[in-house]
Amino acid sequence: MDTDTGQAAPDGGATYRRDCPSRTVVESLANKWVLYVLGALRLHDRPLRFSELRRLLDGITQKMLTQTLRALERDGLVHRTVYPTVPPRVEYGLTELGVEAGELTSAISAWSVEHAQRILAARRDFDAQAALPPRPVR
Amino acid sequence: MDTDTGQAAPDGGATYRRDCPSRTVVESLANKWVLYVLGALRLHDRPLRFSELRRLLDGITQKMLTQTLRALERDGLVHRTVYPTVPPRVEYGLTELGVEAGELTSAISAWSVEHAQRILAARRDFDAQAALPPRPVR
DNA sequence: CTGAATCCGAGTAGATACTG
DNA sequence: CAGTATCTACTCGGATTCAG
Repeated sequence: MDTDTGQAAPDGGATYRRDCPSRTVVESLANKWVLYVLGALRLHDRPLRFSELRRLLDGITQKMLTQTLRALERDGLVHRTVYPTVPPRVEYGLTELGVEAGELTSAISAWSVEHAQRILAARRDFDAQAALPPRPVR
Repeated sequence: MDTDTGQAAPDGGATYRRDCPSRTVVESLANKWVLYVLGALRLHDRPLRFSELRRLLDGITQKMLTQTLRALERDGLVHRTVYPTVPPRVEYGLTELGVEAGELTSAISAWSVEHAQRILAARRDFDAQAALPPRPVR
């Protein structure tokens, strides 16, 4: 991945250089909870409360949700709004950038759903092949 | 993420259920090395040798490359061709499914490159804000 | 050249308890 | 409600070594 960021690859862009800044962006996106959070926010198309997200994202711990939301906020993909009521009410919404990112990650999710059965089948085949022949005699 | 896989969410698809099979697919894609490998194969648009990939993916260890390729092969996204020459020659190419997945992951990469500077700036701002006010008096 | 196998440290995720 | 703070368990990833 070469960029226009002053770290362009010397080979014309064919390699993925370790020190390319965009790598840090890719790698912050390459995270399941990030995908799910962006997906949930985009799907509902409105800011969601912390507890709503936690309920929506089956299996996430509050720690991971906090951590994921902080990272997204830091990257400018999510904005955090605190309503100083009691009890506290905090909403998370997508920024402009976050909407864009959410479209990409949603595409991944949608594709995964669409092809899940085929991929699951491929895994079964692969595992069956690997399990059977310690060396198929002749 | 609800699916047509027999694990549809009971709430009409608004939640991301823990036991949805598509989750395992999303989560195999949500991996930086997977993104890079798919990206490299798609970018070059031809099967690549193990050593080519290793050179292209700056910073990847042989272990992670092997592991990533195995996982992709298992999922049916990459096919592995061994030429029984000496020394061995092994090529990895995208399957039909892999090409599709590669288009999605490439979109992520391209977007990341495109917006890297903006996101990096957002991070600097966020970190500066976090560092400064232990509590802004008044 | 293309791996497999090991060892090991660092970082990550989960569970739990506590706070404004 | 929306977190923070620990503590632990564990997995991941890197380095190294060996083999077909």
